[in-house]
Amino acid sequence: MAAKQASASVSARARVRAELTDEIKATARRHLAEAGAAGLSLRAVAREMGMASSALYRYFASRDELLTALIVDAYDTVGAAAEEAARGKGGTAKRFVAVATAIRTWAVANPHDYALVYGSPVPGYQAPRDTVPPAARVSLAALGVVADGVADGEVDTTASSPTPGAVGADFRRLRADAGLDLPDDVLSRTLLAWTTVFGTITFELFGHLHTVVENYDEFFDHQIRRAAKLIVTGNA
Amino acid sequence: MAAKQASASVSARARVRAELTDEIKATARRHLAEAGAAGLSLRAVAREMGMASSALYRYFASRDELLTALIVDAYDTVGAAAEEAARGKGGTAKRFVAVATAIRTWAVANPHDYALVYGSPVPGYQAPRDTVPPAARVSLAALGVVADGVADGEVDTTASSPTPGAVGADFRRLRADAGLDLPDDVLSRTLLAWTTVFGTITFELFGHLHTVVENYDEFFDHQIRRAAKLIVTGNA
DNA sequence: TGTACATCAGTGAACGCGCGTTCACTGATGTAC
DNA sequence: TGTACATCAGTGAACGCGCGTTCACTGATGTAC
Repeated sequence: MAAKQASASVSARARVRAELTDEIKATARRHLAEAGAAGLSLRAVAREMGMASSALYRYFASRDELLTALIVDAYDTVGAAAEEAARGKGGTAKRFVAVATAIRTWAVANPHDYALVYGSPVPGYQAPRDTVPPAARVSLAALGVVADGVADGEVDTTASSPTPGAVGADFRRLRADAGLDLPDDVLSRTLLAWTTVFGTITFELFGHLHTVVENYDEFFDHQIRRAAKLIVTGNA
Repeated sequence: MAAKQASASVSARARVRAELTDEIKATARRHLAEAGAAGLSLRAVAREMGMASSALYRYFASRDELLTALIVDAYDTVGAAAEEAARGKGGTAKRFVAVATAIRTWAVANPHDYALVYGSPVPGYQAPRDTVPPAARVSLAALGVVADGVADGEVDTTASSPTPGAVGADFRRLRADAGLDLPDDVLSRTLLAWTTVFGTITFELFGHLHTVVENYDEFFDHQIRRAAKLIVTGNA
């Protein structure tokens, strides 16, 4: 019983700690929206939470560590959304479009998280290794969809243009790292589509389509459908 | 003679003023690299130039005005590079690749200028109207190349997929604004390629290809050639 | 050409503000016997 | 079960620093007659 009580109180304290940690991150995320990553201020977060700024150091060893936590959370959130979309039914193109749409939906709903991870690097901040696996999730979800299409024989694997040697070497390493069997030409097409996904979202969120596009949903959908078709058939 | 002397001295003073203005901008650009746009500090710039911080107010009315000048310069520099590349000889694909390569060359040489204009928006900064025309130059250079290819009959104008109504409306407005006759399908393909250009450069400069690509020059060239082919023929 | 005046560039002090991080501390909560 | 002790969360003052912007001022340069 003593042990049970003890562990119950430990987890009570741990639960409060976890809750406060989440609240700090939530508050910090809100501040990100107003001041950007460079302007994220521990003191401002503490002020809003009604506690001394020094108290935050019980939760995060430094400003950069808080920033890292926000980055990891952002990658994990969009990664989970992409993975779930990838699990959907349908052919390669449909599933790729679903992944891309899930990314954009997240980005539009959380533009500051998107800017945090896919925008300009934060000056003076060096991302630690912990951010690498969460960052990879979203890409692996998309590559997995295409790899399924290749395994099914749905994706055209005939090469329309030869892959230069240096690029081929990079692609070989990527195949090995991801553990996926994607021919050079398919990989090249996938990366073409992939950079279109992020290029289009970035253009939309960072204001480069202000004078051009009005209906962003339809525009994105149209463009990404073509990109997906390009992956599968080699033409858009 | 009096008039001549007067105007000579006016321009002497004006010349010094222009030189100092340039030096302030150059110093600020260097600071951008270390602190980012959000961290750009008038006091730091003044300190490095060995003058009182208040003196900068003779040249720029505020920090934001200095930032605007840097943004306009960045857009004008990359815009001029793109325009020059567009003037080169060759077919549509070759000229499009030249434009894209000119943009990347500028971006790699000036990553902080690239981040300033194509990265995350600066929090609290609202770009004034003056930035719009310089910003448009680079896109118009690329669209011009494609429009030439359409006029020549080199670019395939058959539509492979119907353009949804809302997207068609956006495209009509874009055609009118740019004064270029580009069919919907060609415009869609061009924007696909265009977002790939910036998506690929952004991925490279912001570190999203760290674990993937080693030879960035060849990778970019290969991908952009395919994107250019896509514009011209409809398949990559 | 010489002189009185106006314009302009640059100074330095000041206002009011914000920041990250450290440290000795208090008081509450949890642990071990 | 009760008590002595250890751990932990949170405080508030302090260090040393930086920022944008304003303002009254000095002295040099340019203008007009």
